[in-house]
Amino acid sequence: MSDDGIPESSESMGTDGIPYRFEPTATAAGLHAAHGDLEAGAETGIVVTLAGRLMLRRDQGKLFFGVLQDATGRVQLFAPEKSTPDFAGFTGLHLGDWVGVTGEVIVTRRGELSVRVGEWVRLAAARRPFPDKWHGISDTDTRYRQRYVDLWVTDEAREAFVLRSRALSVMRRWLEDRGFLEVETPVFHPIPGGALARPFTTHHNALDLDLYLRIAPELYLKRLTVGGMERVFEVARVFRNEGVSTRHNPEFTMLELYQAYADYHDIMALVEELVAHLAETLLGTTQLEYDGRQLDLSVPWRRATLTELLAEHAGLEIDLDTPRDELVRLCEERDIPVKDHDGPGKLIMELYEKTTEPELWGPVFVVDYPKEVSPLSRDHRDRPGWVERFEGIVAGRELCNAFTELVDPDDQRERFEAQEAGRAAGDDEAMVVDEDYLRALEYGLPPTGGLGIGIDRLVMLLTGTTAIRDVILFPTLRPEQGLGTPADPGDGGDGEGDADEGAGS
RNA sequence: GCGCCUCUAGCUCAAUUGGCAGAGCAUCGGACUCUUAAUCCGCAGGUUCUGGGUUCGAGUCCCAGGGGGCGUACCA
Repeated sequence: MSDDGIPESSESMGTDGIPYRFEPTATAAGLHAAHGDLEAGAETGIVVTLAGRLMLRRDQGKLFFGVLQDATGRVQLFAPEKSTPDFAGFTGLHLGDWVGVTGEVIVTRRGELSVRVGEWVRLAAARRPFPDKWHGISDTDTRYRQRYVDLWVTDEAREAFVLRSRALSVMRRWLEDRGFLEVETPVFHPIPGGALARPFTTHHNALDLDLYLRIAPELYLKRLTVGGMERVFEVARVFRNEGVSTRHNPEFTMLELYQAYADYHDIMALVEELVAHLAETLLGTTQLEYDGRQLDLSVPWRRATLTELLAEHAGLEIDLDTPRDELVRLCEERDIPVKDHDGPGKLIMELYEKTTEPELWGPVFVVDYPKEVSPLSRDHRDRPGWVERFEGIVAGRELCNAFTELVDPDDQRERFEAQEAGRAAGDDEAMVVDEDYLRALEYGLPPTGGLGIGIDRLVMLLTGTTAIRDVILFPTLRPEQGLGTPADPGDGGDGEGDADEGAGS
């Protein structure tokens, strides 16, 4: 390997003409940053090595212009016949081919920053033609299925995923700076818990055990708080067996965190500071425009109780002591179906979700929820029948759900049993009793504040996208027709054949 | 799940009331020493999503199925 990155030894060149490694010394964005102010016709004497895909080609006969795109952006390649090795081979490159180039940084007579091709090597052939160089891919389905193409031809897509990565990085740093420890808890749950949702099921052959993919990491994280990890968080992929939409993917990412000795007021402060910090760091401002509307994320966010908002937006002056008949009447007036076992708390929630939640834009913390619909939250210190729970509504969407955690094992058992009763009555999203979690609580959970933030929705906010599939690299889709499907992976024997060669090294 | 819309060349899109399936880009061949989605000439490229039906004749109309989008429901 020579200094300029072009392999010169046959040892490192494959028989197919493709080298085994390559070493770029510069990037497209780096060149523009370093040399963007040069005048037309400039020659720098600086030799750099770039790698990327050839995304545009302009063949002038004895002079060839190409546009090389790498992970950072695009830069022009300038290739005169008389100075370019194997000029015919170079001009024969296809759109989409990967190529490594070494040459001097220059500016053309027309003022375009370029690399004059000195040495070059093809790093991969694009056997399939790339999409229209101007229109790209318009079919969203193709974009999601062939993200490896989409990332090259749709700038906004690539930018959104770069921002997503940076957002997670900034978030982790911010939490670690505050003493939070990142942990990993099981994805396989023998008992689904921590949220109200339908789980996916799977099966472990050797243990002959039915398992659920987690719908939330909550109960495991609180076990860790019992275990003395005072501040923990997990960036958790969770799975819910529900429909897909512009706001829902069956697997999505939640940030959950638990802070010992904190209550939900502390968590509210944490959320608004974290989100404002992310916007400030990644976008340089807390004043966003989303879906054509303004959004001010600056601290502090408004705090209003659910009952206050019901009065404000729907004119409904109701509370848990409002006669049930009255609540039922209000629901029926609004075409909300009422079940026999629905208590006043459930009915108030239904009225809120129907009349008030769609009106909210935020950011606003909706504070204090009925105990009846909150099986893991601690009783409100002042309001009987209510719990210390809040949701953050931002850009009209639920961004987070948080509460002062329920710490009393006896109370928790009663809540679980109430959920079981609901399950018996036909609610297949209701929780089941988790005896081990109760045992953990019996060892003592200190006062704790907990939080779950939908990361995908947060990233949508930061990237200004309105479809969750635009922030998930490979969203859940039906398998493509006509590509062939693998043999049924289930029931594949007992695995003792040891035929797998994956996860090597 | 339900409702509405949609599917034509590798990509982006045309095709009159039902009347010979087309263009640009990409590919292939040719011209061109400062292009910027380069330009120009030429070749090739099709199960019009699938299967039925109506018709002398279907990309177009009807029925069923499939893929996708949007809305709605469940939900974060």
